[in-house]
Amino acid sequence: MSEKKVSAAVIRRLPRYFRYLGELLNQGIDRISSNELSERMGVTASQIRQDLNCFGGFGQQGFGYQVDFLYNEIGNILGVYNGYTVIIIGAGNLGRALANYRFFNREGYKIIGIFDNAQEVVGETIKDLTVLHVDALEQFMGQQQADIAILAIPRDTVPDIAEKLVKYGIKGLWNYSFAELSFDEPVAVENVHLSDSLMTLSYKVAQLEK
Amino acid sequence: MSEKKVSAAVIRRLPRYFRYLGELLNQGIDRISSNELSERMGVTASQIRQDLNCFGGFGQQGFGYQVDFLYNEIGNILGVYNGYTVIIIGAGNLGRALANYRFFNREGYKIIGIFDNAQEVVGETIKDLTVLHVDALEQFMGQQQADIAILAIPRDTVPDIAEKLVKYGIKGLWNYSFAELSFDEPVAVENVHLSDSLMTLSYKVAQLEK
DNA sequence: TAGATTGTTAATCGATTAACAATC
DNA sequence: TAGATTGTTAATCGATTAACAATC
Repeated sequence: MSEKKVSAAVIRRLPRYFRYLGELLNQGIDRISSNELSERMGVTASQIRQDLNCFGGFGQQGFGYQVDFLYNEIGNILGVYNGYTVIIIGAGNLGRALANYRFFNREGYKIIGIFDNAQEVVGETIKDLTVLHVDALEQFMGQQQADIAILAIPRDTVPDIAEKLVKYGIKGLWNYSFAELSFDEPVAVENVHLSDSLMTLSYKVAQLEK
Repeated sequence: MSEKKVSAAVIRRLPRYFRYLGELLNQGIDRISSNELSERMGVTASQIRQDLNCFGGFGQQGFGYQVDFLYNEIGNILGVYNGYTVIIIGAGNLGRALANYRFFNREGYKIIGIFDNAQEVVGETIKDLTVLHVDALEQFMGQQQADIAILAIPRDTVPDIAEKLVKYGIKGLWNYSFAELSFDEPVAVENVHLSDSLMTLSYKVAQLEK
């Protein structure tokens, strides 16, 4: 295994390549050079070749890259085809929005459960799934293998639930709350701070006005 | 003006400082050294001092930083107190979730309009706001100054609407779609690619299994 | 084969970290 | 004043870009 420890910067660019290649596929383009892709994406061809070669030689000299092949390879690297199962913790507005997020179905992610702690929400049906009480999590996790949990609950409720999920064997946490998470166990965590993104935008807007 | 062109890496860290300082305020801590903050945040004290000094000397030698003062300064830099007005384009699940996102009210952002193109949604009330038809955007923008527009609509509808919004004088676009935006006019754009975040998580999960 | 474009090494650039003089 | 900690310069590290030999 040529595990050279790929930098986070490279990893974060992979989904973008994946998107652009998917787009090319839709357009019926079956072959592309790093140079043409670089023009479309607004990055350097050098960076594209460097990035890809962290994982292997996916191109052919003198020819370029086969779009469908490269698309699939990047999808594999990202684990898009691993059929990861997803549960949503929190059936509020955000949880519902994510439950209906089409990306999950378009790619290989499958939502298999939605949980909430409010009695008036438990029993409701969202996207063919009956909302369960969070207290049912342990039992649920004993019966089904959920790989990823989306944390769409208020900050103060997160640490407790997150710890339980890890205990029950969750592999990844997609955290939409402000809570900072860290565990002794090997768990993948990805934080989505929408407010950070908004404030970054806000900064850019403020800059325009100067 | 000491406009030294602050790097994007620094800008993206500011919201995180802002969050941590807000937390310290809540805890009643009124003074902190770069060293202690670095331990809490898991970054180097050097980086904190370097970052802050891109904007000015906010500390006191031998003493540290006054938490409330620094919090406010960073808020100012980020434009959090500029009272930016926000409109939401798209009253689907995501638009509704964002309409109810408490961060807006907690900080100085004010949602003043929600728009959709579906007749069955227009007229509905979300968060005290009546959903308007997107065709009413021009008139609306003629009467009120909306600073930021949230694009929570399908990709193919984005370019057209975005162009109009820019024409009507929008200053910032918070783009949740896959559409890639670019304009001749000076407009701030911040893209939120939730799917990129999910795939990054997916990659990390896949790594655990090796 | 000649032309094109990759894979990869080397050069550059920028960002992070370390060190320390300034100063509260 | 002495001690502490900043602001800032210098050193290091890593990431990006450029160049080119390998090869399809």
